[in-house]
Amino acid sequence: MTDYKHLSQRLKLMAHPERLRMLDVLRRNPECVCHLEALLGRPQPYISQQVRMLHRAGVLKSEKLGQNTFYRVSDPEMLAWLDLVLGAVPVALLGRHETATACVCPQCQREPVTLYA
Amino acid sequence: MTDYKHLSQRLKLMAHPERLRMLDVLRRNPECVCHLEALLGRPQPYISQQVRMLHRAGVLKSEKLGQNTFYRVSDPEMLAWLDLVLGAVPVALLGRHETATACVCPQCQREPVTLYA
DNA sequence: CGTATTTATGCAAATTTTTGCATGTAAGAT
DNA sequence: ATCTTACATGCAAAAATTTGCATAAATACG
Repeated sequence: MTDYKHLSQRLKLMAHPERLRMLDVLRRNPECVCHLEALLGRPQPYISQQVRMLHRAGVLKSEKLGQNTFYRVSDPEMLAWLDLVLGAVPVALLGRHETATACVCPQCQREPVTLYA
Repeated sequence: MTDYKHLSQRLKLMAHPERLRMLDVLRRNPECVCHLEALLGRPQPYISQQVRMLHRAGVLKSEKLGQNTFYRVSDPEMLAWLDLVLGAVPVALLGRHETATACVCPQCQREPVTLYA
């Protein structure tokens, strides 16, 4: 018995242009909210809300580093869906569990941080 | 450059419990509207509307047989997505391009029809 | 032709989602 | 302790989607 309602709820998380873009970023590297703010060009509360939806649904996991909270896609099912829909991430670019990208947002101009070393 | 807006629009078609259920039926066998009405337990105009959305988006193709219109999932991308999300259809059950199921709805009590022979 | 059967369409009400923004909070820096 | 910095939360307005239903259109059939 397939649970269509449950599946559709999870699919809806992905079926949103900004969240899809966010997931595409977060499946590559863990990023903090201010990065996402800069990368997606949206105000911080907006980013936090979308992140929260995904986090509460178990799609994202968070890791606090200094004053920043880094999020990444942790759900294997969602990762598989993203691979099919967006194309698999080239191994060379797969920074998951490795390092966060350098800080590109105007707020925090500092060095790249190593995560999950 | 990934077209997130376009992808999310297509994903939304699937991210709806009734449409997902409908797609799960129509990826196996072509079915007419009155079958779907019986299988999903929803009024005919409701079914027709959802079918129309999917048809206009190029996800379904239609084939008229007698007084019935049979719909099936024709879009390869959508079929691949459905395989991942719902699990692949066992080869034994893969009636696509083969035959329609016997008529199970109260309205039309008649024989199974061969399609795409 | 007239009638029945099957499917399509139009439209408004109801519901859900999205978005913007004001404000709250926690933790580190000075 | 106070002040930033980074992020979270609450809530209501706006927008999009869903749903129900009345009715229309199309086609087969007698």
